[in-house]
Amino acid sequence: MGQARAPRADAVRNRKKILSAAGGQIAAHGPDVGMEEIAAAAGVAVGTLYRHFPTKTDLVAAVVGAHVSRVADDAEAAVGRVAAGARAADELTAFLGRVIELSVTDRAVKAAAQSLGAEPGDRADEDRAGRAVTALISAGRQDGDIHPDITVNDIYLIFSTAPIDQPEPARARWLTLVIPGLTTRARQEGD
Amino acid sequence: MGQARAPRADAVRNRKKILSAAGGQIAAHGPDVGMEEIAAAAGVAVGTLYRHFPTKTDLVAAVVGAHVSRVADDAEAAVGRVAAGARAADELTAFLGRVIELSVTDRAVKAAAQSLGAEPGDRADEDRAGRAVTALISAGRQDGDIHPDITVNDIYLIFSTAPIDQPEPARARWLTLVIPGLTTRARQEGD
DNA sequence: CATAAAGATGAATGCTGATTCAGGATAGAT
DNA sequence: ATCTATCCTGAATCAGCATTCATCTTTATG
Repeated sequence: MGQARAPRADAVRNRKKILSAAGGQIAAHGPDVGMEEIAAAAGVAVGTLYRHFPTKTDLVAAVVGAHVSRVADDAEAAVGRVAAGARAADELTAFLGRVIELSVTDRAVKAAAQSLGAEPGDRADEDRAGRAVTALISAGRQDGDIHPDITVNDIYLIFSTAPIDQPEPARARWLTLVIPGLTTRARQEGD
Repeated sequence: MGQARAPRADAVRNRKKILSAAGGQIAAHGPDVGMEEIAAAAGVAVGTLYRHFPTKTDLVAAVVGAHVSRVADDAEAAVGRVAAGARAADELTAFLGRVIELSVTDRAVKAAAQSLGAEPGDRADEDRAGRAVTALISAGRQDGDIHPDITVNDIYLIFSTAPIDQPEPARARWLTLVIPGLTTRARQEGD
């Protein structure tokens, strides 16, 4: 196969602007924003969107992918902290809280993800996140803090239900209500 | 105000057919089914839908309302059972499970409800359900089974996050993970 | 610079789906 | 049986949106 010609500088620039604008628009108005609006936000014409992403689904997938990548980074950082002595259960809880906030910022990323069904996506990032969370779980289990039968899938399950549409007091409360199911301890009065 | 003329018999009949068909279609294909499809399922022309419900939103709202009414009935039945000696915490848990299944059957009712924002709806049924759940909670608290700071809102919050799109093993698992946050006991090995 | 290839533009197209409304059918009162 | 207020029908209208494409620009190569 012949070496693919290097992309032009402006094309690279535009691709970034589009990705960023799409992220912003989807965050602000949900995955149903029009392509025209995304294009406008990116300071580009619709046609350009299509040059970079053959279809709207592809664009949304790219945005979701970026989000997944960010989550993976966060999870790996948490693992690093545990290696450095932090308590795994605490890191996991904090991670959950952060991911929720991230998802709120990137509002509707969840909806967007769902609107894609089980599309490909950069499987690599998903795996990266999965491995990190698994590490967190087994470390927590070792400490006796995390319920022995909890798996990554449970974490995914819980996450996929986070109330990102709810206003803030609710999201924190939700986390409080959900954590006991993952740990070995019942909720205390002070929670 | 003059007494409103009684509606014609066929109009009453059609309204029922429409409501039922709309429920079925929404359950089967989500709240995005076309009005034409609902009309077809009801054996009626589109125009008729509009005679009964000025807008699609109104129709969906009516369907959601019916669902809420059913949930309220279920909750009241649970309260009755508690009065007859059943353990409140168990009834509450079972109720949660049933509502999830109900929501799965009436699939996308949740999505439909969300697509309405905080629309009016038959406030009466909502209150009815609220009162029943409150009764269940305080009874459970009395028994010392339900965490003292749990409120109806917590129940709503949890519910609004039920993973009704997930296939069955997941829904049951979710319930298992979520219950400990409501009760005073940590999860046991056998859960 | 001159030129070709790559990229950008945005009006036009096509589709989907809600909503309307002029005309035809019915229920039910007299 | 007649009559009219209700109710129904469904083709037509309208609007929103993704996607296309003929045409114009810009980049980068020699």
